[in-house]
Amino acid sequence: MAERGELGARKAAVLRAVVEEFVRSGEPIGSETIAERYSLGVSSATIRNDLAALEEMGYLTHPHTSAGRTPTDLGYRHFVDALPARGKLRDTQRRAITDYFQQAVGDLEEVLRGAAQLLSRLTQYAGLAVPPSGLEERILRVELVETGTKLLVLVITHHGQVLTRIIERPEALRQDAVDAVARRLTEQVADNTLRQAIARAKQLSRDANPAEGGLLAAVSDAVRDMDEHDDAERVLVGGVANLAGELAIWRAETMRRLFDAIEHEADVLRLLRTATLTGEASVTIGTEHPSTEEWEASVVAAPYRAGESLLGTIGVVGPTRMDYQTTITAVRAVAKRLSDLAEQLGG
Amino acid sequence: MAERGELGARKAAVLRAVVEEFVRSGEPIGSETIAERYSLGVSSATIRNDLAALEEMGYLTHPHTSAGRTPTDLGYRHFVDALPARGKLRDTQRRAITDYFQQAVGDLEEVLRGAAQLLSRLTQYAGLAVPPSGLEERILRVELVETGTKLLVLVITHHGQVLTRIIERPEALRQDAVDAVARRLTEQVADNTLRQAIARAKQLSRDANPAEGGLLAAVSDAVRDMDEHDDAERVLVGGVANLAGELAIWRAETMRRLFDAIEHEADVLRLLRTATLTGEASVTIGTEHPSTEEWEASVVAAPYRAGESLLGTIGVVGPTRMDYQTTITAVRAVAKRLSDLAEQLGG
DNA sequence: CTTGGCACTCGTGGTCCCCGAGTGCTAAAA
DNA sequence: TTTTAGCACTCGGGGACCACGAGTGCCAAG
Repeated sequence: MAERGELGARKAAVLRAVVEEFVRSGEPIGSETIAERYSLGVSSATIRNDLAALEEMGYLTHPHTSAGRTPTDLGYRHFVDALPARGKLRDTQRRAITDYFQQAVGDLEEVLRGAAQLLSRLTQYAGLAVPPSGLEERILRVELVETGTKLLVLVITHHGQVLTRIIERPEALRQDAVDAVARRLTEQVADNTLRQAIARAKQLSRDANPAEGGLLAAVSDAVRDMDEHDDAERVLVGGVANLAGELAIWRAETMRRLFDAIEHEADVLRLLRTATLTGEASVTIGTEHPSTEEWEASVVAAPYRAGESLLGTIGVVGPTRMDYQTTITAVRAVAKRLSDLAEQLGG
Repeated sequence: MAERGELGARKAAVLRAVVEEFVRSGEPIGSETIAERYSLGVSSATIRNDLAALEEMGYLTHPHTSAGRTPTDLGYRHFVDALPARGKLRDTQRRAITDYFQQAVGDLEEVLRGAAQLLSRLTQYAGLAVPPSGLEERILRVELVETGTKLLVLVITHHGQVLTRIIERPEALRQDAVDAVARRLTEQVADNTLRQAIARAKQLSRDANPAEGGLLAAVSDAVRDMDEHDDAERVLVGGVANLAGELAIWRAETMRRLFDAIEHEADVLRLLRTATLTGEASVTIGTEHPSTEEWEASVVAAPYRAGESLLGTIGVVGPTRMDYQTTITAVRAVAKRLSDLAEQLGG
């Protein structure tokens, strides 16, 4: 029995043992150790056979002949897939989450930043958060604020995001004229998405008188700019210090790459997106994805949403040798609370 | 001659040589090397004497007997103080700065974040930026925006900062009533600092009718909250990846501490503050400050300002073994451009 | 004060070797 | 067919040893 795919109960138990022990100790695990600590009712010799079989199947490796086994990415994968669907948080963790969301204030971005830090504290890895793509957010209001020789364009969305751009102030217009434009604009684009608003503003600028038309065109440009430097293109990070500790063991170059990726965001984004797409919590392990391969890391991510619409993603980056059970549960829990909050705002 | 403080021309030249070579190579420098590469017109033996003297005076150390010299923090200090006041940027750097500020858009915080990244690119270390303390910023406008079951409080300052809080929406008030409150509030607190605004809002809430009074009290609380979680308590960071590369050589624990400090901000803030206080560019080297001592790093910082008032600080963290000349010049240049920008906004 | 000469120091890197963890295999037992 | 005990074998890690050479400190002469 147990040829492809299905492993048979004991082999599965052995694999789980290797992963658990290795995650705890960081050192290759030998047959002896498993026999002692896990009551599998068989001798170390039997376990040795299983280990050899598991290695054959690609779930484990050997650093060198006379060392114990370590899980491969495939091994982790099997382990993760076999994890019970709903883990339970430790009390302290549960309380930390509740506390945070009870006293969370500030706009969505601030809350997300805090959530990233919360996750890093809960898991001891680095926390990530992707703000909703302003693009698909519905606009609540547009404001034009004069300051010095410039004009501040504020676009406020239903979920409490505030997008800002600075444009030159057209001298031709007096204060009240600018206010009038802002009001008109709000009426026109309220409840549109950013994408729609751009077109709408363009349209308006053609119909208006020259002076106001110029302003409207400028605002429309500013809004398009918000699109391009979309906030969703930014990943909020918390707890990098935790990684630094973990990473100390890793290679310097690996670390550089990882930090680079986190900062330049594009790679990380692509990863977190998968969670947003599926709508479920997702785990990416080491070589499973070209960019995690580069830095030998795993990413656990889950989307948060308001009602039906997926808003963004939060998650955690850590070493492949990660406590997946706890991490997944924590990420799920935080995503849940975020969703609740977003729901309240979006109403 | 040259007993205390003043070193005499050649000793100073030797010290400079050691610092320069060590910064370049990272390896202890011997008398031979200096004699070869710097035309001091004396033999290596003479330089050996100078080195011994400089060590005696505390400017240099010895990793071990048969190794070359490395600068002490005091040595770096002397070197930095002796640096020409105005260095010149390389063309590529100058252009990078000009380019960045030409296409800089978004609110001040976004610009600062970009500036931190710019600095990290220019120097290859990590860039830091402290946003202006909202506390002393003058308020331009207050907005109340309804979203779902909550109310968004926006405070917009003259320099384009947007502070946000979320409060419960009092059911008693209809849309136009909320707008009215916002308008009244703006009239009352415009041009006040945040600090003054808190008191003012409290005052208003006592005089108003019950329903509006409740709202005003809530807003006042929200504003006080902005004070406490003051944005100035946040340090924006860019280019940590660069440090990771540099730091690879350092100890793991050092690194953890450094990242921790950067994230928890308080320490870094205290450092950057000194620059804000003096109004001039400042350099803090290794053990000169309790927190840099911990992580064996140096910080170069300079304030940016609008007219007379100091707004905030930008700077760079790097290893003590840092290219001070270039770094200082770059930080100064960026601070200058930031000041220009802030001036335009603040007008 | 500078210089060449020279003995001395000491960390680095290479080689050798032992130790032990952990394996894989084989042959007997279940 | 699967499990088990026994055992030879492998190989990395760590200690001991050593030779090399960079760089010093000092001295005596210029």
